[in-house]
Amino acid sequence: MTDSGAGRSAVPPLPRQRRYEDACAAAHALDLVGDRWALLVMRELLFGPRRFRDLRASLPGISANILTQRLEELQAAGIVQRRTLPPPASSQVYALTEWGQESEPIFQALGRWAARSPRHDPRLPLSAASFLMSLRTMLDPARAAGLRARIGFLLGEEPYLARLAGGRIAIAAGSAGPAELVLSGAPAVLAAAIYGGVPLAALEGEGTLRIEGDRALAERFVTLFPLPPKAPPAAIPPPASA
Amino acid sequence: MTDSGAGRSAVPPLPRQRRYEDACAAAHALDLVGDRWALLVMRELLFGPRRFRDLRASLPGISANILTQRLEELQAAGIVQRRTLPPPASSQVYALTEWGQESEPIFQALGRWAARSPRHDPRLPLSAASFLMSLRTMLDPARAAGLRARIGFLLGEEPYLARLAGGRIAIAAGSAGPAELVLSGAPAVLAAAIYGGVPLAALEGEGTLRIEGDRALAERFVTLFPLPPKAPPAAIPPPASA
DNA sequence: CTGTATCCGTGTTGATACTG
DNA sequence: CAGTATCAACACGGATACAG
Repeated sequence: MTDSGAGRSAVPPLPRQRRYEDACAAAHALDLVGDRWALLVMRELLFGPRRFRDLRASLPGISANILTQRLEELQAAGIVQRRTLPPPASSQVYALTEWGQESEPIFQALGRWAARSPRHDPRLPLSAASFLMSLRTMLDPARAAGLRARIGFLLGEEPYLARLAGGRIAIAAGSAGPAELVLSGAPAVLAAAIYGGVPLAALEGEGTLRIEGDRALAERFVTLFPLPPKAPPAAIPPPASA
Repeated sequence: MTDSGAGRSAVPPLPRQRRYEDACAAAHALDLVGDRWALLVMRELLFGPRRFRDLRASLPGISANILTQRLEELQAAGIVQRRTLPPPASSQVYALTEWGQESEPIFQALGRWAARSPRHDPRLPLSAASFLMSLRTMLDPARAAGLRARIGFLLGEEPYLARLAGGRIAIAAGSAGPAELVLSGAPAVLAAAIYGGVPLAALEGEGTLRIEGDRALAERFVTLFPLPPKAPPAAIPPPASA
């Protein structure tokens, strides 16, 4: 017989790992990547492989054991794979599988929606991957229409190259080829210019941002990513509890 | 600061509610709706307000206290609002706010991605909202091109109406106006026909599905929602652990 | 009848220290 | 530097008792 029903304290034969029992594909997605930190780990891998320590550094507050656990689970699910770099380095890196890479629209949907949150605080730390993903997400095709440009970013140590064309933006790691403009600084500083409306000159004056090349292009670039209006804070704040 | 030595068990000065400290909007989204069950509660509200007991019934495994907690948090965030129905019923219902309703692309992105999961089991229970959302998500515009039809669904007790036109599908609660076809049955049965490839005749024979109206339309309808190919199970299964 | 609050068992999360 | 082990705290889930 099935044990179900009576047994309540003696028999835990189904250690069902706290998953939803739901055929809905979205629910299944949460079974796969709904654990704390899982999606943020994936986010950090969207622009290329990363080492364990890079992931730790980009994810403020994650602890080593949790990161290990998430990476194992993501590997078991076929979302992440571990690779060993060639002998000179021979270090391990984690990379998204092809399917894992296809999770990008999830981040765009989440980001586009949460950008309207009244509680969103854009002044918190920001990783390079988050910043670059935000560009892909928030670019306004209308404002970028007719603009064709190559813009380099130096985020900490890592170079990236964005190509604007046809109202769209493509971003890849590395600095392949020449760029009309190169912006250097911490992701949070770039974000302050693009989303916070802080004048480029102010950031440059502080020495936190460096602009090389076409300054006019820089001024236009930071206007291409408009934020949506905030949603109303809370229609009816709950009485007086939590 | 250095926590060294001193017992901090007495002081909970940082009730940081286990949130990410990250300016990334996607991370903020997870702060808002990343708790267990939160997104599934929202999913159940996507097609209209629901009562507490409806939510409980549609969410297999959620307990009452957790549902209460999630509903409060979602209200506090401005995603859900509680309404009181007019006197005859005067019961409370929960509904998405306008901003909450805009979360729909999140479910589509999650669902579209997870549909490729090797582990996805489509034979689990399925709520009406999940089923209807899957239609919106998986409709193939090319296959639906040139098809103009009104199709009613009777899922349990609740009527819904889908309008196909221009390669798109619109679905709303209720049964406004006439339909060429009405399909009645449990969401899981409809899903078996559309995604499981089970012949309509077989389901009708079992008495689990009822087809009224244009049978040829029904046969075509179930072919409009192709599933994507599965992703490879796991490139390199981890050594020998779980 | 609808929804909320409390107790408690259990598993997961997260911080620290430790090993390869 | 990568990853594991140990342990404390908390979140979840179940049952039940309580409030509107």
